[in-house]
Amino acid sequence: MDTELLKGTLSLLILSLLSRQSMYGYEIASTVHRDTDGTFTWREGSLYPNLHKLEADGLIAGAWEEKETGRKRRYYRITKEGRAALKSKLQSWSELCAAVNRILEKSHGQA
Amino acid sequence: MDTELLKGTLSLLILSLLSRQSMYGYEIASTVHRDTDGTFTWREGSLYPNLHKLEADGLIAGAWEEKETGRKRRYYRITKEGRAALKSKLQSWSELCAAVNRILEKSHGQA
DNA sequence: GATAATACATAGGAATTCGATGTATTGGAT
DNA sequence: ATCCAATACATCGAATTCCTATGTATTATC
Repeated sequence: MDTELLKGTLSLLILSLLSRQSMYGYEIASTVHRDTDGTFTWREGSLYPNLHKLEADGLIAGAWEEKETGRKRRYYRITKEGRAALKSKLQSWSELCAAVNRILEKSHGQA
Repeated sequence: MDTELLKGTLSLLILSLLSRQSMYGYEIASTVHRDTDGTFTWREGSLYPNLHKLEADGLIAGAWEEKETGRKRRYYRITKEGRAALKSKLQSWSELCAAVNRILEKSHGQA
């Protein structure tokens, strides 16, 4: 399996969020923070380099947009390659969960 | 939450296995490999340094045992501190799963 | 007797994430 | 009107984790 996933929930969640709608960096971070009740609190030092890497890999595409207010944001959308990568990462994630839980269940009574 | 867990399923699973019975390194690796149908294939370069670290942190304790055959193995048992750490890691793991799945469900139909 | 499997170990490197720091704009409070 | 918090982007260096490669030695199998 893709061992990258052992650490890489960040890419998985970014791709998952963008598969629904385009978002900009700060929005992604605050959405994840809110929706997980603070379980995930990505710092800028984690988020932006990861976005740049995903873009360099062609999984997402960014474009600057200037609102009427003057605030500039970089909106990201998922690419075709990104959707394929997401599908594969979803598969890896569920395999990882299943494997871990299988071990845990054998040792304890719970999942 | 303990962000270490994003990557650290290794320590979690080692502690979980040892909470049932004492085991030696090679046995841990092959057990996990077998029980997860090959999803996890830890290499020596991952396993042994991790065992050493867990021992240095006082979460497990190792002792050499020489079988009648002459083969020497280092058996590890979980310590009291190890059990406390395991409890905390189990909690973190279930939080992580819940948080990830909550995001995934919002974006797709599945978990 | 040779080879594969068992059983341990470490060194070096690749990849990921965090902490710290920096710049600039916008909105609200005093 | 001015200050401060929040927004919005960015990068550098450090810490951590894990893998590849390599090494040693013993036991079992052919």
